[in-house]
Amino acid sequence: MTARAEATRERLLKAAKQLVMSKGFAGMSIDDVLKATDLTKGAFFHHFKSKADLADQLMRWYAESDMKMFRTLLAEAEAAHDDPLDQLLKFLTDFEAYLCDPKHPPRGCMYALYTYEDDHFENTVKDFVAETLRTWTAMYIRKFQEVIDRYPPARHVTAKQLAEMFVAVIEGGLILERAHKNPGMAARQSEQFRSYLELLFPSAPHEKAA
Amino acid sequence: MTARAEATRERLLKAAKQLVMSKGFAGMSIDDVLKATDLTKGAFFHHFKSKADLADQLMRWYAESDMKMFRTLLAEAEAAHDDPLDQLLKFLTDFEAYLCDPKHPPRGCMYALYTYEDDHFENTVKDFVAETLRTWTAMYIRKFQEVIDRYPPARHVTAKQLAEMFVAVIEGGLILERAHKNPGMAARQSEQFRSYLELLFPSAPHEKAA
DNA sequence: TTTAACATACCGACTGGTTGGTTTGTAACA
DNA sequence: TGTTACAAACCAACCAGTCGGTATGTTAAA
Repeated sequence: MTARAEATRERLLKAAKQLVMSKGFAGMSIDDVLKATDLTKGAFFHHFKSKADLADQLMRWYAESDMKMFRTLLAEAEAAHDDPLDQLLKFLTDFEAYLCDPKHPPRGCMYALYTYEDDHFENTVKDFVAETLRTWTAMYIRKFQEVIDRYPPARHVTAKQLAEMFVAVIEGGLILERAHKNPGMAARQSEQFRSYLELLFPSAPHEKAA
Repeated sequence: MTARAEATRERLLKAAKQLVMSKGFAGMSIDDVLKATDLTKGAFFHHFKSKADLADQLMRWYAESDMKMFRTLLAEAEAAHDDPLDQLLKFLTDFEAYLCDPKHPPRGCMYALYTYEDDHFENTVKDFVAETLRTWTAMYIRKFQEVIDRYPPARHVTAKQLAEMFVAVIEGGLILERAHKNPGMAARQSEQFRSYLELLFPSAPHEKAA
């Protein structure tokens, strides 16, 4: 694949992402993508063998950049602090900043979107979404486990419960954000989640810093 | 409208609800609905003047039964306890039971679904969804305010923040439930939320009962 | 009480536009 | 010169929506 071809592919994916985010996958036609990119059927079917293939590649493309972002944020947080809870809290605040950054306005989560259009996707795609969410959750589980191991939580709670709650809170926040056209709602959910964490781990250093 | 006509209308709405929940609105064709109901175009367009009109009526129909359920659960909780926090906690556990009840398997939330298909709906529909979510949230705000007024929260928190977090947590839980085909994940989110509440309001009677 | 007049509730063939997808052609590059 | 990367015309299937028709009431005048 030449550089020019790769650029064309990205143009298609980028336009498709935007369209999918606002109309859903079934609601977006291939012609929509072509109109948005000034390309033609020939170009589209050169890069994707079908619309279902676009769904697949789009999700993988999205997940890749998404996971990269999370891994970067987490790596930065781990570099900045020794304490696992400090790392986690920095990760959360950094993520909140990302959520509020108007530079990333295609608001919403494509996993959620695919999940709500279930029937249109092949099992391979659905499994990939589930798998990606699992990987994402697993990342947090590890970190939460470190925190729990070091600090006794004020109530019994498992790392998995906290990890899943964080994912849920963000997904839900993004829905509210869209429904109310009110950017920042997802970030505010993350804040509340941090508040929960601080109550759960009162003996941790963040209290002393305050 | 005769009883028979009303029955037909409900058949159409019910089938549409199920189909929308699994394929999204754009992904569902009118023919899909007709196949599911063994009715014809004539019947459909007698009851709905267009597919957009179906979207509108379907959402209103859904919201009505949805709100009725919530109001009932809340009224029962208020009848069972005097203390606002006890009422809230009972409401949450009852709601969790509802979420886990296999009798309600069209899992997911239609507000979320519509929200992720934005562009296909008229503003009246989108506004209605936002308005319904606001009403829903307002119900919780009132209750949380009563709790906050009576018990000093362990951390500064507003009723609105808690109300929105609960909605977010449920919406997010439903997404996870769908993605992982794991019923009960939404209920588990509600449990975690309760755990947060119990940390926030440690002076409340639920601790003494335990 | 019959029956004519009308309304409601539904049927199903049909239409024009849109859909995802194919095929053929061509320009540029390797 | 062969292959890649795209263009453009094309197609069958499907889409939402229309329309002429029928069957089943309901009302009310004769």
